[in-house]
Amino acid sequence: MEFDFRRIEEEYRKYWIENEVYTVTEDSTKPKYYVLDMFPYPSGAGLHVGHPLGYVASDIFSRYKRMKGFNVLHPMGFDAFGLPAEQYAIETGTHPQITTDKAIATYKEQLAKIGFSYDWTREVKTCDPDYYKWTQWIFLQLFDSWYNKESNKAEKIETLLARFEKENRTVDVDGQPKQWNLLTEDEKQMHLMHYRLAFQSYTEVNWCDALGCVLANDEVKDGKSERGGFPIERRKMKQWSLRITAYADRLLEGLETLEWSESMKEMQRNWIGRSEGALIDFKVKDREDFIKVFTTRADTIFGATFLVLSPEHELVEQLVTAEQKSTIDEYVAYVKSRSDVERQQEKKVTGAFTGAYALNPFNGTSIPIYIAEYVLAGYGTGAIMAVPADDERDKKFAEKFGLPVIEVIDKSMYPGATIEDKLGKMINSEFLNGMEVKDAIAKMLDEVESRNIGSRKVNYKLRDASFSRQRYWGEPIPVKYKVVGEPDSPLKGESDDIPYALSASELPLVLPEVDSFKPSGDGRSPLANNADWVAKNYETDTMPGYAGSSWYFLRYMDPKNKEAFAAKDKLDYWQNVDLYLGGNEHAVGHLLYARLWTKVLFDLGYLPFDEPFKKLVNQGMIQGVSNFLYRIENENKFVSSSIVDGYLHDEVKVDSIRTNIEFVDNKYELDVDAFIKWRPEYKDFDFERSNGAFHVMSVVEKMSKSKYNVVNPDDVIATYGADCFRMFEMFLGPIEQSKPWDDKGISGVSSFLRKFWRLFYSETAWKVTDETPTDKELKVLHKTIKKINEDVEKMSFNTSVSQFMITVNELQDLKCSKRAILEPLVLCLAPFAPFITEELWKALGNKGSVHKAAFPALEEKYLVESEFEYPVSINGKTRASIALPADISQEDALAKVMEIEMVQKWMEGKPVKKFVFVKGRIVNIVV
RNA sequence: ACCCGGGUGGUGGAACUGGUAGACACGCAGGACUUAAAAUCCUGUGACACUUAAAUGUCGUGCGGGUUCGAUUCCCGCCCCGGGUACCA
Repeated sequence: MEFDFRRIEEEYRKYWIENEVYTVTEDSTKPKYYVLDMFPYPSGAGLHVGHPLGYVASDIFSRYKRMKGFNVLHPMGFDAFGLPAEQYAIETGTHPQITTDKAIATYKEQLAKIGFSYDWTREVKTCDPDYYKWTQWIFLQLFDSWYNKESNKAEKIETLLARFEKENRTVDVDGQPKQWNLLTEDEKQMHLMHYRLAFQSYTEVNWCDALGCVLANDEVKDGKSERGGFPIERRKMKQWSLRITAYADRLLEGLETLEWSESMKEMQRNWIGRSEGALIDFKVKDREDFIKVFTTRADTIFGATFLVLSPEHELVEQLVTAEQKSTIDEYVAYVKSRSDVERQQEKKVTGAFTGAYALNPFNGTSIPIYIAEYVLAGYGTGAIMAVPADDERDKKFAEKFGLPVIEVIDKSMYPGATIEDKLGKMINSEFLNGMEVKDAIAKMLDEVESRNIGSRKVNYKLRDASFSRQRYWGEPIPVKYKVVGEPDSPLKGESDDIPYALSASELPLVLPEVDSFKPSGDGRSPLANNADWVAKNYETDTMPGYAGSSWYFLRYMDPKNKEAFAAKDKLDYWQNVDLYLGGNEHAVGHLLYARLWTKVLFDLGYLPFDEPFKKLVNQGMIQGVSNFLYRIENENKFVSSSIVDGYLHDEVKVDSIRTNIEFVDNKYELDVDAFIKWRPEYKDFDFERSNGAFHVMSVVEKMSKSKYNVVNPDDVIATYGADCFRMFEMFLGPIEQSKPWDDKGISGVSSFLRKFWRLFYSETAWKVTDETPTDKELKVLHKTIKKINEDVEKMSFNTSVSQFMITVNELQDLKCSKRAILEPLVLCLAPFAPFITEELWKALGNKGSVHKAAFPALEEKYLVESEFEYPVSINGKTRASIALPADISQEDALAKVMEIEMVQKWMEGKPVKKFVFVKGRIVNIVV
């Protein structure tokens, strides 16, 4: 009987749905396991073979865990708000909802074909009002909370209000001190904004004129928008932000508890960028001003020979002396003329002297004050004390401007230590002399504080996260403005309204219809085009893309709940995600925000855990293989790649023209007619072939529609079947590695599946027998069970597939078609190839789905070897081998080994100097 | 520049805690079956040397050193590739 995967796949897809095989409910008798894929943004292009790589891996793992007795939550949904659908809407007028629904339908159809075990009854879509009602609700919690540094957690804003009232605290209102109880309601609200976790403020944002939108820092690359590469300018706008900086330390500490790759943790650590140091005040000579600098190396202060301020520093204008004024103005103008890209690319040493001097707070030395663009306004205090002896950039600056260098650290006892290493003994540093750097730093921090010239300070690179988008296709921010119209409100700008949260009962605040999806143009979102919306004084900004994805893993636990984002008992049962699979491009965006939201909800008592994803695995990318034709430049001629070398000389220039990979077979031969049909402009070209064939050359690059190198899983499945597709994706290599899609190897997996099938069926009939298996056959089976167990646990799926191939080859050699061997094998293979195993499981006479059966138990007794074939080495080189009993003693082994003819030959009559015997491994004789 | 990965046959890749390097698969070559093709099956396949053959030897996991009876694995120095971050005081 033929292995008819088309019939089988169709039958069991239906069977699984009708019998709700993958529907999961809370079951307190079983341990839970939560396996999650990063949900996709459903793009109009559909899935290519790279997308399901992680999904296949997590599906195998989920199925395996289920068979091991776990109650597995394995859901899927869609990150459905976002820019591409909106861009498309702007261009075509099609409502993003329509585009999105269509794309989701395509995705679901494609996913179904691959045979995933998702519980689709738990599907979530972030653009669904029943879902984003709770995204909005969580926003209200953020708005209604502050971070209490004493308890080190978020608390309800009422606790802060109660404090202010009780203490009648004096607060700053427009630069004037004022007692809390004398403040107006509006002033109180304005002040609370400085504490709320979701807050509004005037911030410099990355304004992108082309997108009509503000972008988050991580959406900006090299001064251009990540999407589209449009220019970005800095602009002050009233924006919603999340106070993620309050959580910097906890986000950092939490990493220690997680099973994430070191590189992933490192990226988050770098992003948070914690550095411990001190703020130190330098008095300006002959003036009352102080310059505050941030330094991590207070110990080197005696080597500080100048200060450097950022050109934007507020004191620059006041400090500059009359004779230096023109120099400074010129330099500031120069810096302004340089784009961010230029500043990053060419790191020229530039700067200018202000003419002013500052006094070293420890010894009163007078040191010059410079400005330079290498000091950033946005980090620390925008001012540094420069120690050219112990900092590379300061050193270069000192060299260029002829400034003195005072050595303060003797590194002579640390050969090889670089200038960056915090190693050495202090010199020329008064009371620090002779101390180790580490001790000197600690001592100095104490001194700075006790002498009252500064304070300890922890600095972070992490900035608060912008939460406003001037976009249509996102969650409306559930806030209403009360028009107060006070002329001197602390929030100055085009509007002086005060935002008030909607009550939870008013949610969801449903995204209204608009006439145009274009931004209003004045910096507000398309919602400003809806008169009704504006009349109700609703916020016109919407939430950013990461809002819905920051908590979706919680909604899967209880997706239809109308009373809460998820019921407490369900949260208690499922807890956090045990295994999270996704691409590493979300290292600092999504993963950091999801951790933040989890911690806030935990602090407020809504969650029983404060880290969302215990274990994280990043699947690699599957790249595409693009194909190109060689074209002789300025001639209407293409040359087959196999003979192009003949043209590669100086007089002839060869160009490459991209072709769609559809027209190329797996021997890199181009279907010229199909190519010409696709690109008629080349129909009159000459195609120079070799031996009648026209070959193309190939390049590995990102798989993308625009590169015409996309392989659609639907096509692969139509040709080879879903089981084959799944196993081939795994067979390609380790899950975390990036690799090009190359379907040359797929025939190996395909023939494996047919070989497996033929253990059960001859050409005409069922051939499985009830004979008792031999020890040899049982050993093959249990060896397989053991290997699959080990491999799946460490997610080494490529080696699992190899093992299945080995097993089938061995059983074929043994001509084994015994039920006692094949039935457990079907179970082992079920997580990998869910269709064929379901069919064979039924054919073996079993009721119910194979995917609800238990994974076969390993019986070690079948694996015990009575003998081992030892390799015998002389002086470390393998020269012979000998079979010895497993329990042989070293002495007996030596005696046996010495009998071997080859051993005698290689020893050349020399005496045994040492005999190494590693049980079950190797024998080595040293002569 | 720094941080994290990685470098193994013609190709994708395998190798437990230091213990027979190259599993498994592709490709290639030869053979069987077939009118033929597909499918299937069998044999060989790291390089070099030697040999009629069986066999055998030398080299070989990016490069150079080291530790060890023994190194793809551990240590030191260097080269290259991929990813991330970047004038962060």
